[in-house]
Order: sequence, then C-alpha cells, then structure tokens
Amino acid sequence: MSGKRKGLGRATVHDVAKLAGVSSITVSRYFKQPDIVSPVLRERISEAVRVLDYLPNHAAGGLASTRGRIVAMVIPNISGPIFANTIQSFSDELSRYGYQLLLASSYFSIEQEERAVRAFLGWSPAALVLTSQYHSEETERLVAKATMPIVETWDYEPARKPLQVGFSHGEVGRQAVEYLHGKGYQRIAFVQNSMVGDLSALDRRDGYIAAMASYGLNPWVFVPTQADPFEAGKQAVNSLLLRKEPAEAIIFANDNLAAGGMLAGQRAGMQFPRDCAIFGFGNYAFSEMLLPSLTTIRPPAKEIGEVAAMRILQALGEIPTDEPVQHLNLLECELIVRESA
Amino acid sequence: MSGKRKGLGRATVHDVAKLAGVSSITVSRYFKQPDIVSPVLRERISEAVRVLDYLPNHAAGGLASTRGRIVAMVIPNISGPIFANTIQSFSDELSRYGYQLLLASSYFSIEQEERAVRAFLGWSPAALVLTSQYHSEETERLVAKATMPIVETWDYEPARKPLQVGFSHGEVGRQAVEYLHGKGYQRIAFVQNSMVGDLSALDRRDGYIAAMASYGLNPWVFVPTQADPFEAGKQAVNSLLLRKEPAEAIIFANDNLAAGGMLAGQRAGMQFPRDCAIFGFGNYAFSEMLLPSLTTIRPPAKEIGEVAAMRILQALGEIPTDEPVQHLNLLECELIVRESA
DNA sequence: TTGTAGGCGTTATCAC
DNA sequence: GTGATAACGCCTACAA
Repeated sequence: MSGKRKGLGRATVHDVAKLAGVSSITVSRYFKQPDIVSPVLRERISEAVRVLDYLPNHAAGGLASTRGRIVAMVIPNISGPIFANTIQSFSDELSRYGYQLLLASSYFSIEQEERAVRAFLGWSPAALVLTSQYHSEETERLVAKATMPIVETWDYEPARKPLQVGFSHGEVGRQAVEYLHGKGYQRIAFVQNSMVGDLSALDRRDGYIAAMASYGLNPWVFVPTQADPFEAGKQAVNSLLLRKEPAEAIIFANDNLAAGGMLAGQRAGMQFPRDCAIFGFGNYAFSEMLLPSLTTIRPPAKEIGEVAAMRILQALGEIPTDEPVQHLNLLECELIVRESA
Repeated sequence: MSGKRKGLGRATVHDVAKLAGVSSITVSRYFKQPDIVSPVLRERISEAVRVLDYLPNHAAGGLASTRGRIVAMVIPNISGPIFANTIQSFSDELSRYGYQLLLASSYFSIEQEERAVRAFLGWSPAALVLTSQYHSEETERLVAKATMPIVETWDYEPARKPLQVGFSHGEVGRQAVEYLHGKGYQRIAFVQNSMVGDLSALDRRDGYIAAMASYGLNPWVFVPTQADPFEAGKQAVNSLLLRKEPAEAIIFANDNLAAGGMLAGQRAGMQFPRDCAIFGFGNYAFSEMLLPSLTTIRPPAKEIGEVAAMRILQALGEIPTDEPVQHLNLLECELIVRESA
C-alpha cells in the first residue's frame, strides 16, 4: 500500500535492502562498519546501491544516532583578510574526516552570535566553534548546557571553561611596544580599531598600555571616528603627526588602518619611517607590497583553524589524543619586520 | 516506561506540550504558524519553552517535512580574495530568512567538488550552489537528478539547465583587449593563470584571443610554470619584456599575477606604464594601493552572492518572484581604470 | 482552533 | 554475521 506521505523520492536503506535481499540494518552496517558484513552481502549491497543510486540521508542518520557529522562555526566575518584563513584550514581539516562545516558570521555582534548559536544547536552539531571569549550571557548559558565539544578561537584565556585555541591579544600589544622601544622610539601612539564590538582588539590596546607603562612611557591612544579603515587611518595620521610634538611611532590596530594612515601621510608629503615608524597587525596580503613594506605581526590564522579542528577530532574520538607532535593551544604570533618600522 | 534509547537529553516538543497542557502538534504550530494558535495557548507554550529551555531539533524537523533550512555551497576556496565576498553576501542574505550555510571548498578540483556534492545531497539541502559550469560527469548526473533548486555561480552560460548567476568570462578578456587597443597598444600579451583547474580563467583567455583576432592582432599567451602567483608574474614579465620586441601591454589573469609581475619589473628597473601597460583581473584589496595603482576589472563577487540567494529564496517561495527591481542573472564586471594601464 | 495517527530514513538494542 | 523491532523528534494528513 502506498504511504500517506511522500518522502524525497530517493532510494532509502529499505529499498537497497530489498533489492539486495538483506535487512536494512545490514545496509546501515555496510556503510558504518563494512568489515562486520560478509563479503557476499557486501557485494550484493554494493550493487544495489549502484543500481538505485542510493545516497545516505544524513539528517535521518543524525536523528537516529543523536550525532551528526556537522560542525558549526560562528566567526565575525567571512570575507575579511584574517578569518578566512582560519575557516579554510578548519574546513579542510574537518572534511578530511567526513565532517561538514555549517557557517555563520556575527560581524562582532554578540546578538547575532547568539542567534547563530541557537540556530546551530538545533542541528545538534558534533561540535561548536566560536570566536573570542566575549559572548552574550545567553550564549554562555546555552554553551555551558550543551553537550558537544565547544572551542573558542582567536583568543586565549585559560581561566575559561571552553577549550581555547588562539593567542594572547595583550601580548601582541606588548610585543609591538617592545620592538619599537628597542629601536629607540619614545612617543609611541596606538590607533584603535574603529570596528565596534571587536573586543579582542581592545585587549591588544590594553597590552600596549601596560607595556608603555612598564617602560615609564605615556600611553597615547587615538580613537578614530571614521568607520572606513582607510579613512580612519588617515584621520589618525593627521591627528598624531600634524602637531608640535608628533608621534615617533604609531601602532595601528590592523594593517588596513596602517595602510590608510601611511598613504594619507605620503600624500601630505611625509616619508616613512623617516618621519614616523608605522606598525600594523594582521600581515594582510598587501602588506609586503606597500612602499615602504609594512612591519606587522602575523596572527596564526591558519594554525588556529588546524589546531581547533584537531582538538575537535580528538574530542570526537576520530584521532588519537596523544599525537606524536603535541601542538599547544596557545599559539604564537610572528613579528614580521619590514621597512616601515 | 523509560525508553530503551537515550536521545540528546534535551527537551522535545512532547515535553513542552505536556507542560503546557496541549498536544505536541500545537507546539509545532506555535513555531511555524503562531497566528493559528490561540493567544492563551501561545502564552502557555511560550512559558513552557522558557522553562524547559526548548530548542527545536532541525534535523528531526527536516526529516519529517522533507525540507530542511540548510543551503549547501561548494566554492573553489574560502580564503581567496575573490570568492569570500560571494560567500559572505550569500550567507548573510540567506540567514535573514533562517537558512544556514553548509560550505565546502573544491580547490578547483572537480573530484573534490563531486565528493562535496555527494555529502551535501545527503543533508537534503533546500538548495545547492556550485561554482562555474565545469563539473565531473557524476556531479552533472547527481545534480540533474536532484529535486532542489541548483544554482551555478561565477559563470554565465544560458544554454545550461541549472540557474546561472554570474558573468561572461570571455567578455572580460574581450573588454581588456578593447580597452588596451583603444589606447593604441598593439603587442598585447596575456598571462594565463597558473592555477590548474580554473577553467573559467581559460574562458577569459579565449575571450582575449578572439578579441585580438577581431582587431587583426596576434594573440600572445604566456603560460607560467611557477605555481606561486607572485613568482609566476615575475616569470611572465621576464619572458615578455626582456626581448627584442617586448610586449607593449600585458593582461594578467588576476591581480596577484599582475602585482608580482609589476614588482619584479620595477626591481629590474622598469617603469609602468611607461615601459609596458599592466592590466589585471579581480580588483583585489591591494590593487588600488600599488604604485602605480592597478588597472583591472572588478567581478561582481558580492552581487553574485546576493542574486544567487535571491533566486534561491524565490524558488523556495520565501520571497515573491516579481520583485520591483528585477535583477538579471547576467551580471556586469566593472572596468576600473587606474594608473598602470 | 486543536488533536490523533502515523510516517520521514536511519540506527540502537536485543535476539538468533 | 544477520535480522526484527522500536525509537530518534518532528510534521503531514486527516478528523473533529
């Protein structure tokens, strides 16, 4: 008798089973644990799968087994010059083990992040990846209650419960000051990110402030009002250099700001680093092509994706926990010295 | 009696229904069509949802309704300077309607693409998005057999069955030649992409060849052997300019190649566009910051994502088909004239 | 407006 | 090694 409801119209395990003359559970085993199915049946099932063009329905499988092969990730943005590398390496590593990536962007909004997390939890992903340690209370609650592995990336705050894979943003600020101070600069300014909600960027600023204080120097933070990074950089240069006692060195919160500031200054007749040292963050693709090429700090974007994926695969039992080379979750940024500072 | 199997341990519609004193289908309706549930029950259900911290299970919902709110996309790469914008705008547009993005990258390999398509079809996505018109036979077969809307992006070949949202790559090659020819250049060379598998890039080359022929000029294609784009660009410049009759203008398959070529030439003492006009493709972020800034063609990356999402939402009945402004699926590239040509 | 019955496609459990 | 049965959590179909 024909059922009352119509499915997708595709072949199911039952169809395959009937054609192969076995029970459906055997077909299921054929896919999950082929070695416990006898060669004869394996051959018959294989043929039936081919004939019927059978594709396993992952939604049904996930429902029945309560664990699907989807991993969800919320990231501030996909198209930015930084996070894309993390997404790419993360996705590549996971797909190697048959996991698919469910992706959403938050644009540094904890409300958007929360919405994405809610939606994702509804898919019962095998794991959930967030960015940074800053979330809404509700997100924290949902995550604490969730049973799958949770990983926070792009930050490192060991005191927190979720697994962290990232680096210390405060350390980045400190490192920049250390380098510039070592080259003899005293009046070192910091240009903050104009992107509201990027709280990790403020950690970098705080690292800068602490480091300056430790050298007995006065912190000097400029906060641009322009949203466009290139405009903001320009604004910063105008404010910090066109004055009686101009900055000797400027640390920009990212390479976009630095590039904008540098080009604005050059148009106004300045030369870098002669008139002022320029220091960025991010090591964007263009940074080595600027004139002068940009001294900056490279965050371990790709490595974060790889290690996060590895930790998840370990937590899921896909790969052994005692890998020969034990990566640490606290990753290093790389100081890239070029011409601008 | 306690069930023999344990689920996720989360509250289900049944739990909510019991607590609210209604049937589970009413809870289901509360989420899908709240307006057909009486205010009294709505209030009771709402309270129960809060108390139990209920989250709908999308896998179960998708299975039951045979249409989940997932859209799958296969794209050559996530972290490249081009496709990220398409992914971003596509994802943003979809998430506005409650659809989530399942993503995989193919690295221009039709085998990897096929693997991703197989995996994705197992999730019965609401729609499937591919890149370009070039796929394996098996992919073509799977796609032809699938019942959900299929969209091909980044290409436009109306003769094909799947919905196309993109632009004509051949036209890009033609447009570059037209521009350079209009400026009086005759010996116009073309530097091919060193990325194997990027067949659309070859369409751009073919457009170049056809356009050259139409002007009575000899096509001159250089194929780099270096994989790294900056190295490949360098190789091209050395080959095309260090000779008796050097190229007067070079069209590079992308901005990376163009930048690499230009920097190599400058290091060898050349000046652009004085010694040779440089023309790129892609309008990468750095292109306007080069010295000289790069004349290039901007592909409608963001627009492709938006229009693809719109077409899918229309096909799914989420938005009306007769939008006030009817976007066309054949999108325009933008010629961006800067200093290098 | 609300409820009952049963199926969506797969897998856990237990029996042979 | 293989199979029967029921359950995963939700929603369609139909009835009231």
